[in-house]
Amino acid sequence: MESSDSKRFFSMELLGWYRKARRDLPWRRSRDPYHIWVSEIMLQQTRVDTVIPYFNRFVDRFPSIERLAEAPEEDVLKHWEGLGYYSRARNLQAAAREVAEQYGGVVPSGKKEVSGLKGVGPYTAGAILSIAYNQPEPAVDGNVMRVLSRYFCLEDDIARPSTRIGMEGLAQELIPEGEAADFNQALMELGALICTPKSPSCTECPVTDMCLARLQGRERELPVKTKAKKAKPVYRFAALVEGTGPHAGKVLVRQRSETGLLARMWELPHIEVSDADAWEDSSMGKQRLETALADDGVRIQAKEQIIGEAQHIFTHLIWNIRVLPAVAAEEYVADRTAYEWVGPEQFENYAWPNVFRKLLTEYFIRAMNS
DNA sequence: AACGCGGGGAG
DNA sequence: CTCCCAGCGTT
Repeated sequence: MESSDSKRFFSMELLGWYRKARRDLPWRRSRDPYHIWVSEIMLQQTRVDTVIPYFNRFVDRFPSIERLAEAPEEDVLKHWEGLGYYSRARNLQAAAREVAEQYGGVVPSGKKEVSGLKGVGPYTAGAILSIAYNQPEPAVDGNVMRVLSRYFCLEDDIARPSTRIGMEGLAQELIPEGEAADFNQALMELGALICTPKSPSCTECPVTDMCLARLQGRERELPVKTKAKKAKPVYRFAALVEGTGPHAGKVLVRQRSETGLLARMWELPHIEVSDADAWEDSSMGKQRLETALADDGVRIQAKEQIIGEAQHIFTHLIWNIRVLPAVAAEEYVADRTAYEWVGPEQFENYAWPNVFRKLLTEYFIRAMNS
């Protein structure tokens, strides 16, 4: 069998399958390039089911590029809360401002222009150009690499950038004339619904008859991907500083730095200790917390008692956090803008990483019941 | 090329 | 537990 026949079969069968099997997703209800763009950013490393409610809230609150461009950055971040990879939100708004100023508020349809937008890489550029503008550009993500690896029995390591480059060439060849939008989505839809990572549903697959991996019984061995290394545990103490007087019923929180991990999100003030042994010593935690906050101009008195514990898991890091109670000293000042008092009424106005949302919610509920 | 960056669902 | 998801930016 000629390879070109195999390719034609793949493209035609896949497209036919997609016309019937495509899911009704919010961003498929129009070809509004802005909606396509927002959805593609949200879908980076994030499942469809997770994205749907975020997408609906986001386009409801920011219905146009202009409205997104003019919104307060805090507001954008708030609508991203819980979705992860927060630089996506910051980059999306920066890019929206660029589109508003440079391109008259219209998502550009040129490859160079789209690729130049912040947060838009090779995959997202291809997705926007093909889905919104039906241009024959490949959009190669994890789904596509898995599908192509299996169908063509390709053993290249998909963790390597060079493999993605090669797949882009192949994926572009496969696009039927004038069908870029549906075909690219069909490829990803197959990867998401049928050609899944662990146990592909080959009996329901429209291209199973010519899938080389399937014919060799090797579909579960592909794609080849080198492993990432294990996440490293770190240990931290957080202070739950209860306010008094004008701050009664409130808790002291602070905003994280402009860049890096969880940029600009809010947290309980906390410090990192050297290892698991140090984490067992809450009297040291108390001392370290008081000293560290004093360095920030915040005078507090902590206790050794542990009133909360939580874990936050990142790809590369695991935070283990123990919470110690504290009160602000008489001469508490802290004119640092990073620190604020927050009560249950203001809680939802701040963007929290899940771990601090959990700890604070627990605290406020306990406080309310006592 | 390697690493940092979140959170959640599936097996 | 592990894997991995409609990846990108930085170094």
